[in-house]
Amino acid sequence: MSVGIRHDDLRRRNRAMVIAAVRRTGQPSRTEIAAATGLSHSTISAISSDLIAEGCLVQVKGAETPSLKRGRPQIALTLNPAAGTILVIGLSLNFLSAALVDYAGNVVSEQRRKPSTTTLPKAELVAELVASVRQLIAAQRGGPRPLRIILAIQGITDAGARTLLWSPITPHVDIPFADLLEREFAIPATVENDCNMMAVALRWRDPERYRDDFIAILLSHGIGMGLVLKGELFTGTQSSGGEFGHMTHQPDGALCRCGRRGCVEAYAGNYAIWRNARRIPEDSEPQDGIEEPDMQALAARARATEGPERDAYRKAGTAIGFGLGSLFALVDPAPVAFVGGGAAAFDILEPHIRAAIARTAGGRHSDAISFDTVSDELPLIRQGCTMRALTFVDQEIFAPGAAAPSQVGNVA
Amino acid sequence: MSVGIRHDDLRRRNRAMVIAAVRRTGQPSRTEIAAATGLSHSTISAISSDLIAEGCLVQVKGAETPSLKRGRPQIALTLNPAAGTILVIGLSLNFLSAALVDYAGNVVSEQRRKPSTTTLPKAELVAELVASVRQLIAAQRGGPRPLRIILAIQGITDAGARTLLWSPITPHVDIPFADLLEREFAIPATVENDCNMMAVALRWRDPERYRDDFIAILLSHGIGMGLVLKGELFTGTQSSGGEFGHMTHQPDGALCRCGRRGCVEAYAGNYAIWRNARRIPEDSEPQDGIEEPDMQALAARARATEGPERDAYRKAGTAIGFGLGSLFALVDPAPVAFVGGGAAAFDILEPHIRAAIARTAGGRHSDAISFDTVSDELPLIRQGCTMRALTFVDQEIFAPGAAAPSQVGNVA
DNA sequence: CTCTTTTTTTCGAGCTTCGAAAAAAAGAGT
DNA sequence: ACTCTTTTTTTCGAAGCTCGAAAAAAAGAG
Repeated sequence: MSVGIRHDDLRRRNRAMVIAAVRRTGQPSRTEIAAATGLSHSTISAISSDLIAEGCLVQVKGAETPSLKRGRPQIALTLNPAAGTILVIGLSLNFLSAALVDYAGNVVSEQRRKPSTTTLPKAELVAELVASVRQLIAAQRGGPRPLRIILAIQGITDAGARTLLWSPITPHVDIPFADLLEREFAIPATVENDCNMMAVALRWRDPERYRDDFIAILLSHGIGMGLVLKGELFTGTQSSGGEFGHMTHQPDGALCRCGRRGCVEAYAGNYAIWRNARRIPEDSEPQDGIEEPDMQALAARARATEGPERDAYRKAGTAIGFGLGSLFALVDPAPVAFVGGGAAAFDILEPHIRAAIARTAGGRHSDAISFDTVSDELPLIRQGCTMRALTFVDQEIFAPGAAAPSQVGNVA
Repeated sequence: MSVGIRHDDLRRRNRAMVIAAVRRTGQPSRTEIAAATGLSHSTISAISSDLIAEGCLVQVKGAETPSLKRGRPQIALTLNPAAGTILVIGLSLNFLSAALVDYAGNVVSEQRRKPSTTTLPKAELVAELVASVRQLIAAQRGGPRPLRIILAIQGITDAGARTLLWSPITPHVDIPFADLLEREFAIPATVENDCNMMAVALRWRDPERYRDDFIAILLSHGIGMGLVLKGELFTGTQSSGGEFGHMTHQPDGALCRCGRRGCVEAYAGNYAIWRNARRIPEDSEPQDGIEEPDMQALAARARATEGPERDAYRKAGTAIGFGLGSLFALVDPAPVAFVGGGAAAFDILEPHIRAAIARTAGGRHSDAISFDTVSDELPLIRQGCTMRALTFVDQEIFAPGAAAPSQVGNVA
């Protein structure tokens, strides 16, 4: 059961609230923080002076604006970049990127590698990650130890964000990345689903549009989803969940990369569009290594003329639309951001998506559903990871309490 | 944004925690409450003596057990039945039940009516409810004013639980029941989806089995669902949500009562099973007024011999299974309770449900999914409503704070 | 009748937040 | 150059809450 609130939790939560307000706003004054949190000026003054003393926040000196208003000028507070660093790793098909990021979210240094994720043995895949991290740590020459490692992977992780349960980029299953990295570096680590991180990033990028309820859908070789409901990232009960691409569109239909039949992805993933456009039978094995230019050529032909390419995009849009319809039956319609290479062909997909949604129960308010596209997913994933890991640091290092399972001591 | 915690919130939340512990446990001692909440004995002592003084709790005098243990005997605390009453209303097809329930959850008096919900004009439907409530209030002859009205209806309500947006039991839409009842009686009211209340009740009835993640599915004329995820009742962002019955099973498939095609309900609702068993075309209008004995006869024939009845149940089970598979792709597998008349035929459905799930992505752990059946939904709905309304009273009357939008003053 | 055990209450200490007042730091006006 | 006004920030005392330790209460055991 949910447990009673003790007195010391109170300060902890309010400290976290203040840090969150600074992270969201950028350079707020104490007065602005008080307004945002609803706490009194005295409380904010006390908490922020503590946080400054601990090195979490710093006062911005150079008031670049000549303060048009009368009265004592506001002192802007901001996150102290030197308060700590984190390691952000992205692992996708045959591509590994790792970055050292400071407490304010700026990239300090970066690493890229191209391991063959599909063929490497499990141990060597892990070794690639470890080597990448080791180089980043070595490069900063005796700087402070990073406070956290975050790894985003295409695939399903467990609910605790510790293990990669299944991924299309490697044949191996149940890789306990978090434990492995923690054992190697003694730094708290988590493994996150890439699409969930896309959703987190959208919220930071455009909080007006993506606030409480929205959907991020990755259109790529496969189909992924990140879902935010009621202001919270939605995850499964045992896994990262939200496997939109593997909802069933056609019972016993086209063969999916997951081995089942009729999944949305088996119609809307790049390999599925390719398969349909080439008139390859729907039950034939999904093909790897379809490059982005191939897909662009396909889209161009679909735009130009009637034919199998256009049919393929129609089937893809229909599958996405029916999938969204079923999703909307459960959670109600919400704004959707289509991310990734497939978003470049969104103009072809959209009418079919909308037509399909209109034929489902979710279509009650189908005209009100807004779509948006973001072409490149990698920066989005990187940003989402960064913000998520920094939020962990905010809570566990600078507002520690019973709920913080951190192995790292307080910085103060 | 989420707002900072003020000092007075602290007592409010801990009071709510104590009341919740008593409501869950029944007759706990102060020591047991301290253990359950994690708060100190001193705090529990202070809070519970306040709550006793306010009339919320009472000490149980007659220690029926002769206390086998040594030491000062524990004093059991329990909810004071006289602390207040609530009104619980259930409205289903051509049937209206209303009950006056005391603060401990005991039914004080009851009312049943049989209005023709499908044909009554909107105003007269509301008038039936009002008359029912009026009689219950009159019957208690000057007793205290009920503290809350809760209404459970088959259909979709808004997220604020104030308006019935759509229901299969009446042609009218957007009936603001909560506002209408509040205007009439000046008692806070809410409108809830019946299946959500079933889920709430299951949690109270069997907290071992139905704790953090589970699904309640109503198999009746239509198909409904109540979903609990991570210990919270899951609702849509704009409506009561969880419209499992209207996820798409077969694009452009059988005609559903909602007017769309291919919904799970269009295969698994009583009318759909009937339609298929009678070999009536799938695109023909859903039929009303199929009685429970008719369905039992159908099930009996399906059990006895191969034929259209057995096919109909196979189609129903398959639709439910694929629906669950898509649901599990989003939220991960969880225990399922099948409720209502259709649960009596669960023995026929189960193999087809399991076979379909195994063909979906949700089937990863399909063997671990436990099913259970509850035949009668009405007591479940009643109990769920009761507990939900009483929980509101706990929070708003006896632990009031900024978050409580109650119009009723403190009882103390 | 006294001793032991367990539960409950009491009491002072230590936090935290809040409101009011004071202090600080600027621009506006003469 | 000086004072007045405005706004932000800090300081300080009051009030409230939870906690731990100790005391009080209420039973059974011997």
